Amino acid sequence: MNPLQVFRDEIAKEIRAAIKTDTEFPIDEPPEGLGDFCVKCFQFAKQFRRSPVEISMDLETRFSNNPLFEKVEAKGGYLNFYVNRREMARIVLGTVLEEREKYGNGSKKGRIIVEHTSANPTGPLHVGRGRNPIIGDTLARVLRALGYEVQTEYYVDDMGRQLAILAWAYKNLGIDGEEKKGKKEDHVLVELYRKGNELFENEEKIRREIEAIIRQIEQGNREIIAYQRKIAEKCMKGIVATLERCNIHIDNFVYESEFLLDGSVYEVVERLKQSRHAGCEDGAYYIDLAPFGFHGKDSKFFFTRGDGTSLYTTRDIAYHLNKFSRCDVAINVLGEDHKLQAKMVAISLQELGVERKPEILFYSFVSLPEGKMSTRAGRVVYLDDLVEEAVAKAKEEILKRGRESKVDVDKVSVAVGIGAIRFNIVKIQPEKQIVFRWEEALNFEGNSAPFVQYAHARAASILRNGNVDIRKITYNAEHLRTPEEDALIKVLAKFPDVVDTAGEERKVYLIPQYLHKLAETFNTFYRYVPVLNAGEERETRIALVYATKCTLANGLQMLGIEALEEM
RNA sequence: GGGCGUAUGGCUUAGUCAGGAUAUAGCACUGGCCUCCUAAGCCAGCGGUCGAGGGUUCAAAUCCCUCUACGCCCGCCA
Repeated sequence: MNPLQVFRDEIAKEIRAAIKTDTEFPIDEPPEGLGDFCVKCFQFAKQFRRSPVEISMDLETRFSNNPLFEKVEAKGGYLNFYVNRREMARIVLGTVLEEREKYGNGSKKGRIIVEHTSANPTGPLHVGRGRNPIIGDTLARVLRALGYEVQTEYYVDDMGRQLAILAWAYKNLGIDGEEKKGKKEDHVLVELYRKGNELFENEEKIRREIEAIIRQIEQGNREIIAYQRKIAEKCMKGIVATLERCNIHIDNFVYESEFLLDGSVYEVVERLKQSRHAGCEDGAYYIDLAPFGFHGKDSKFFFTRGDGTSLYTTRDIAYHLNKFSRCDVAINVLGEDHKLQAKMVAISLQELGVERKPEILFYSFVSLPEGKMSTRAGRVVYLDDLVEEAVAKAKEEILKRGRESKVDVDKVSVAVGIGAIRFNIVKIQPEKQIVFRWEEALNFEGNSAPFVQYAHARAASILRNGNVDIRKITYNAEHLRTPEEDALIKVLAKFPDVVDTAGEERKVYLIPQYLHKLAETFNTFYRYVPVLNAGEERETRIALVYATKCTLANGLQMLGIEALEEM
């Protein structure tokens, strides 16, 4: 249940009755100190040809004896609602204590596939595209919390030139036994990939050799495709290990070659040829994009080569048709470099008479102060290295505080390190560009995961010290007397709204933002309001602490960050 | 040349789609708080012509137009 909805429903009901309308109007939150909800009467002024001030004063009288509100006040055309604190507290504590780890969850229906990461299997994941798995996984978690059946999916490109180069290098260059020692598969392979690339660029003979392999792949040579896939899977082992370490689980891996091998790409090709916007140039087929508003260089989308073989985007279309058969909503998390390609997929689907479109969440790259990351140039920060650094830094912080005798150092440092990375990445809107700086990535204060985890640990600590049996928590709203308690109740009440918006509008950054606010509010409460040493308020304050702990834990769960009992 | 995106205090950032009351936080900086449930914390202070210029409106960070800077893309690559 959503506690705020109780109040909003009441406001909406009364106002609709008063102004005799069925139309929806927004119920907002006023600036600090002006109440809990507000309705802007300007919007009604035109319709009734009366001043907003008059309207608001009229409406004010309608709420004069409403038990849900302490005070309803017309002010300069706004109608401000001050909720009844006791009522709010009763509803919030009642709801959270009943729903516990389900507080904030929903009961939405539908199958959603979130495709994310889908990085080329030619080396380790790096921070440049590191937002992809984190945003994707977080969105999947939020949507699951809302009740959807969610599958996460990684589309593995096992047909590209990059992998062909790697596979060639693997077969022909071999691996130095010494170098391999103790290294993850993806890190071993990326060295081969780099060497292969160098040869591909500089040695004519080798380039021709690899290009011949690529042609064979495109023509559907099963033996070679199987080999490519084997190499891709080798690399995927390393990538998956990195993801799992970050609490990111992928449900399905779909290999691009499958759509060539099962013939579905060629069905797509045949159907696209029938489009009235299809054309042919030297045997290569394309869709003319001019009717769709494209000008200049990119006004043709080629979906076959001159020799009739398919292209990456064509196979992506086949993949989407397949995906649509398995879900109601398909969400793809993609780098901003895929915008044009995604548009071409969308147009092609339309040309195929498919009504559906994938929903796309684009993110901008994480770059380094010295520029864009590049695997080939070796100018990268690998996600594995970032994780290692973060965990090491977390450990350092634990030792600095002398907590090593009280906590499981390894467990806590992993939870804090991984959490810090995830939180820092997901808290920023995906379309904003990020410049990677170690000191920011490893910041454990303020708006960060450790801040939230710390608040959770403090709440846990109170319950532990008080020997609280969480199955028998009771409360009495009359015992809430401090402004710190009121503030906490109010923030707790907002959680279901936040989760709903984060999921439905695909704005995952709302969750960390909210958790920071909740943790901060709790910390202030913690500082000024004694719990275990309180008198008759003790039970109710314990309930409030527990409700906060549940909410923090629920939010952290959605971020894939561990809620620690101690740190 | 064309397309898409971004621009808010020294740095990072919310609010922009659905215009409205004092523009949200964090970092940094200054000052204060551990005889009391974990100081990865709390309190106070400092700091903003919301990229520039026009327009619409009773009201613009938010809508419209023009421009600038930065990022990404524009291959019968992936």
